Amino acid sequence: MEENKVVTRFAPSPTGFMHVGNLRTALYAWLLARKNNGNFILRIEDTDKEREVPGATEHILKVLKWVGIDWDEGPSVGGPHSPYTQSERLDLYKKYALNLIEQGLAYPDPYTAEEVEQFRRKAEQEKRAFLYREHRPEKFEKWDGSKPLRFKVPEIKSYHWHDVVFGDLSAGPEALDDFILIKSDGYPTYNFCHIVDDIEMGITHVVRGQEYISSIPKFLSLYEALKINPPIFVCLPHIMGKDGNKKLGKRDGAKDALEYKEEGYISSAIVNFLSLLGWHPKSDKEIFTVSELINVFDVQRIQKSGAQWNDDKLDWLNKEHMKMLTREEIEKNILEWLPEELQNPKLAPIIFERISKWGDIKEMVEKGELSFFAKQPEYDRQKLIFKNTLPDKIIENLKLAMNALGAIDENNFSQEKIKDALMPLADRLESRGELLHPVRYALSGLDKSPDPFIIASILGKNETLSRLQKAI
RNA sequence: GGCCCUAUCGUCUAACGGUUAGGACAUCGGCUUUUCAAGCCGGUAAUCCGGGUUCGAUUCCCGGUAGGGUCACCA
Repeated sequence: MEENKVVTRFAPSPTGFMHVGNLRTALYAWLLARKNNGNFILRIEDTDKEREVPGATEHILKVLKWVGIDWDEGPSVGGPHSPYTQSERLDLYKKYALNLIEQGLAYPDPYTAEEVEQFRRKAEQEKRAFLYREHRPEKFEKWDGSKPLRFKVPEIKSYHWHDVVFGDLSAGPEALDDFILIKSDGYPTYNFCHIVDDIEMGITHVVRGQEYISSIPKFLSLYEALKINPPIFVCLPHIMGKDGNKKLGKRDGAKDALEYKEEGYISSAIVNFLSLLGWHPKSDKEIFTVSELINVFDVQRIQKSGAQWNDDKLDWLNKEHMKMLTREEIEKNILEWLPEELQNPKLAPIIFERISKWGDIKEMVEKGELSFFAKQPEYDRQKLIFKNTLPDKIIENLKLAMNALGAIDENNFSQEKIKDALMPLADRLESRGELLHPVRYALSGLDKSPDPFIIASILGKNETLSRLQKAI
């Protein structure tokens, strides 16, 4: 491997579905790697066997594939640091643990879980932060694997370090503690094994959420014990929920990333939106394709404060990405979301104007906003009347419209021709609505609908005349 | 409670000591118009508070306030 090559990773736990917060972390790590022609590694951190959810790993891979985040090393592609699933790397962690024991920097926890819990409660009562090391045994027993193995903090001191996003950070000795390296079930803790793996895999930039900032002194003390230089830290601000100022988590309604797929969002729009949630390019440009994003992405411009999720902006961005599709692609997508009886490509333009994501089509269909294209609508005859126009006048206008439309060649019944036929008639009236409204309503049966010209052109000459006749 | 982080329009953000504090979403108004949608044009709207430093602070420092994170045999 070349010197100085950027290597980042995304290291999710298969403990549930992957939500958009996780996805943004993955995205930033990936953008950082791609921007620098580096490597992006996917690593599955499945050391919590209690909380592991079957199928979660597959789900994570599916989300990443959907948005186009590819990995150079990891599950299903392999790589020089194989395997990429932590439960298959237990020997490695043990090797590191033994090394620490030899140095006198790791020891078995002699207390029962209940005893430790008591220490914790006492600290809480005294309104102090709980520190296990205050109860550290004077003499270390030999570790036989039945007890948790703890790290002995080599030196209780303050730490100062640099974070790419948050700048210079520091924490006092209270942040340091004898954390658990290996649990009594034999699996390592995150605090331990992520560091081992990051070292082994040559990770240069660790990108993760800012909730880890308070743990970094612990990591630093472990790096010191291991005599390894820590990587570059890149902590990301939280994504906040839409209603409160709470960190966006599963409990506060953070959605499964795949739900956005099901709702008909375009993956590049999700990527674009997520990229802007806590990061901003130098220019005022906001609409980016994924490859443009790789070009302009810059970790230095990541925000410090948390950003609130905003569905309106996501929808707007999604629409902008939809507009980048070709006419054929748009038509194809729309037809996919349309039921059998509405499979008509001519509907595409009027639908496209009215949606910001494909899933909106489903809503339009459910609300009956399109059903008049499939069958003659039932409607309230009173509503044919435009404002205070007399009913006789309406009938007369409808007849005029019928005559004008009847004169158009059936094979040439286009929107333009229809407009050319009706507009001169409408212009002669006091208000165009006296003619256009009853025509539109006769064709659609809806208070709100597309204009009568396009409706008529889609319905065709025969159906149009028949509906006008019925109205009369 | 200890420790840590953050603070510009409702929201996402620009500004890296000197700007009429800019852009985007949302909102409001106008144009267009037969209704809706789309489109175009325009408006309202922000530097949390108090001290310093400075000729000059959104910007630097200190204090307050508010919000967030963390204090697991979870990651």
